[in-house]
Amino acid sequence: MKPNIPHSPHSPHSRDPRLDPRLSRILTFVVESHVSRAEPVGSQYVRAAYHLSISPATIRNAMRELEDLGLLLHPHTSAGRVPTEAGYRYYVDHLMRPETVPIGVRRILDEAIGRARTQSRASDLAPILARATRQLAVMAVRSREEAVDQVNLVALDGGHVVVAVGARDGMVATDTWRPELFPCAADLRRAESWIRARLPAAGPKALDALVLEARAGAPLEIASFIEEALTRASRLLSTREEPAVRVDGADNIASQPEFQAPGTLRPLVSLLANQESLVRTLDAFSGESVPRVAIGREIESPAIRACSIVGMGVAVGGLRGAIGVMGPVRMPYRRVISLVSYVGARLAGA
Amino acid sequence: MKPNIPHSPHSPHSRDPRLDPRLSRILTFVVESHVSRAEPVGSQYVRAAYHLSISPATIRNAMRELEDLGLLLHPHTSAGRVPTEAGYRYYVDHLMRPETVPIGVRRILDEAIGRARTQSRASDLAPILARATRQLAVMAVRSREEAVDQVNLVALDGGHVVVAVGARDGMVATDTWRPELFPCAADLRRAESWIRARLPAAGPKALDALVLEARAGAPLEIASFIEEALTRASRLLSTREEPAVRVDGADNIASQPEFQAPGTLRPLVSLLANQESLVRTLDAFSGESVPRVAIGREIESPAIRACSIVGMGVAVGGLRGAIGVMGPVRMPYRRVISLVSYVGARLAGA
DNA sequence: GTTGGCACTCTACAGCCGAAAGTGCTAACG
DNA sequence: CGTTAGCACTTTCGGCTGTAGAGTGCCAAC
Repeated sequence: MKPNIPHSPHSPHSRDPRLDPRLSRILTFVVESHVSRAEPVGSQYVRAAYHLSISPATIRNAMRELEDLGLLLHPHTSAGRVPTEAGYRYYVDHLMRPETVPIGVRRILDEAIGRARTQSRASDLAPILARATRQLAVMAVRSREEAVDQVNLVALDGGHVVVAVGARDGMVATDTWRPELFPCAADLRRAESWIRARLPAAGPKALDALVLEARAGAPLEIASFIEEALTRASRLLSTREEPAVRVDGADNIASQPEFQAPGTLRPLVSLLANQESLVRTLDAFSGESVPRVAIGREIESPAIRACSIVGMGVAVGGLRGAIGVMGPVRMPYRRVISLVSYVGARLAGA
Repeated sequence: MKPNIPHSPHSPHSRDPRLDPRLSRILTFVVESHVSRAEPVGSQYVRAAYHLSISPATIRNAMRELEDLGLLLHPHTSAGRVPTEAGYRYYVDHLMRPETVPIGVRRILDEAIGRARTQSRASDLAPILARATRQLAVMAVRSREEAVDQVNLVALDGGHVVVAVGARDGMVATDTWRPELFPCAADLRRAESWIRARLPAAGPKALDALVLEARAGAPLEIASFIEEALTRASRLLSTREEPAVRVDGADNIASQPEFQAPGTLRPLVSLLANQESLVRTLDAFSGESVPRVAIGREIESPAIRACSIVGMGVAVGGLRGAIGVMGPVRMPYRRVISLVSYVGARLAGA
């Protein structure tokens, strides 16, 4: 009976036929009412809340059409309507008008962004963003995976050696260790030269290849030393390096009604404790230069299909990463998107 | 009616009058039954589970005495008994006999500890400990605040400078930056010598004092460079540096029955998201050389009074910190304590 | 100190009822 | 064809009741 339109939840800007203005208005009202009230919205309520001159019955007819299109849902016979994920998707793509960030909030954000910039402590933005959006905010930054520009080996007092890796964009990372056989100054220089001679060809991951080459072809007395140095250099640059991640605002969403039912908080707890998977989820957004919205099941991680994420990539100093705001699917997308967009633009821009 | 003994929950080894053997046995049984079953334990159950030859009525009499002493509690008339926090305290202090870590587990732990040692990645122990105890495990390490042994300044290609700080115990930390005015090789050596000449007197915090001295008394052309180097060196060693913290096993305790009631998980979520407070809580244990148990309200943090923590201080390589295992008050203290003790001893010992 | 017996108390669960909410449908209207 | 009014219908939710089950408290006796 219900002519379900083919909905493709994974393509954000699917080319569904546009709704006519009448249905658009009703869908907008239902979505926004439900976002703020957290309850199914009925025809009477919509009429009263938006001072409509049409009768509840008319609204019901429109709602029914939207339900047939898969954009609204009926929890049960005598409840109001609730947007489906497709409904939110349509709202985000076609109905929602961007919101401008209020000047007061903007000032707070600007100040925090300035501080993050100068101190290279981008992760401090998570709490700010969490407070502004009243959702869960995540900020993950990792070293840029750039072409290697230079490698230095330096001896310190006390038998330690520093390996410093410079990337083409100016970022420098160092690691220190104490080799079993401390190389003499000449050997140290030989090792450095050996590496440098082969470096121009070396892309970021090619350091690993160099390790093998060293094992095979480097002068015997310094081979294992070179190997150790390269392994550490590679680890410094590799993506596998744990990114600095900061999460804040978990209370904000834990107190939402969707997380009151027993058991619904569990996935969130797992996510928070296992920050690796959180970072992996957020990584999917790091390529975006403008906020992308993942609604419910559009999120890869199956653990949190009751949530939505608004995220985008950022770059601060020598670091790259992503910011994301997470909350229940019933999320104030207008506000969140505008805030993420604002912060993201400021972090990416000059 | 009930002659409540004065209970002092904050003094772990309070000198309560010892229980006679009969009551001791019953209390032990009740505690251990309740830990494993997560339900109030009745007289019948105790009798059957431990093959006692005494009758349920006798057990009830003993239970009643324990209740009068404040060690057991009645949820309601027709439920079994549950240990109070004082009851767990007495159990931990006087009744519980230490458990030896099974050889299989010990092997796994030894291997993980070895890896953590050599790679200075102590935080990787948290997942292991979480799996072994089936609770939430936290590991927080921060740089040791040690006497400074040496400071090196090294130029890299590309205008960068490395400052390496060595502590007396062998730990080395480095930082890199790109000074506005890149010093020539001679100036770099002069700066290094200037610092070294004043170092023997420098305690850990005295580096900050040296900064002031540099501003006032160092040769003009290298003063600001020295200042920057010392500031960074000081930051490397300072306790204010954010400790590396790793949490794992949140699922273990989130799935416990005490966290099924709606709302009970909320404090845990806040705690996990706000890791600073977790670290602060754990810090209280970093002075202990042997596991200390904090039961329920004995924990400072009011957010988690439904939990217990077993924690102790550790030292790995150049780092110091604490390990802690957290779970509901109804926790298998025997097993947890033995595991924390084992790992802690291995990390502290040679 | 221990035991058996028995009345007592309290919880948990299932079933039932009425109120409230909001729809679907139908027939009528401009 | 979109809109409207009216009304029957469905379903949830809270409160109430009754019953089964668990485990105790107490008493008298050993």
